[in-house]
Amino acid sequence: MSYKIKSRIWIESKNNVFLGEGRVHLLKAIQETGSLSKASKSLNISYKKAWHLLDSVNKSAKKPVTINSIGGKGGGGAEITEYGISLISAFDEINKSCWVFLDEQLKKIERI
Amino acid sequence: MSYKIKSRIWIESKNNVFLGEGRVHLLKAIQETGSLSKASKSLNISYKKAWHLLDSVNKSAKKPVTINSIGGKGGGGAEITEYGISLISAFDEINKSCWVFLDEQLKKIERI
DNA sequence: ATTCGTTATATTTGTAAAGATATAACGGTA
DNA sequence: TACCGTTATATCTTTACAAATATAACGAAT
Repeated sequence: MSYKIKSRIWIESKNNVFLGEGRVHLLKAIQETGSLSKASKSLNISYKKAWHLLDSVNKSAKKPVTINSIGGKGGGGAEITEYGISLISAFDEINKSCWVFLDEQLKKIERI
Repeated sequence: MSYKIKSRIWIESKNNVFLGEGRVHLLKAIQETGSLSKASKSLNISYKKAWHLLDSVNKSAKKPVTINSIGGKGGGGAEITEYGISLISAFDEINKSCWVFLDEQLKKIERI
């Protein structure tokens, strides 16, 4: 039976979590559904939790990651900015390359 | 204000956690104190939690990581094996190299 | 035989995170 | 104006996990 190495990475800004796997999942779901409430349903998390996650992302970000609108056609919605799209793909890249890196490093354990 | 990238790595065996930062901290404390109860006190965690952590390590490991003795001189104690010492240093190496790797990767976010 | 400080384990208690619920505000549309 | 589905927010409830507590078993030393 061989070992598996797992990881969890996140980015902090001023001691607050800015981006992590959960937040990136949420951003992707917003991108697909066009609204925070639909995104929360698709991820099976409460709206409240989703809202807090998104709020923390936008508060830590240097530029807006989503544009949220209240009222109007369809009641409103949330839209990912270009900046947000870039963040998602950069985070995914880092995460995937980290997995590759760690799989290689795991050999240090396996050869003991 | 710049970003910090953080990580948490762990090694699983058969869907159980084998080694992680908490478990490695515990092993180091056992190495220093010679007993599980003293180690748990030095880490400010309950004996119960420490015992479960150590138990999971030894159950997942291919060879014993500690030798635990009940009763006898001083009431007993726990001792790290040579194999355990090797695991600790290998894990630390992987963890540190992961930090270096991720700090470099963070530039992908910062230059957006 | 008694004492000692452990390991080992079960049971109870406390607490912080998650979830559920409720409601206000909003701004297009009809 | 009334309606709609959304964002935004507060408050209450639940629940999972951590912590505290209690106790048995152990074996060397005295």
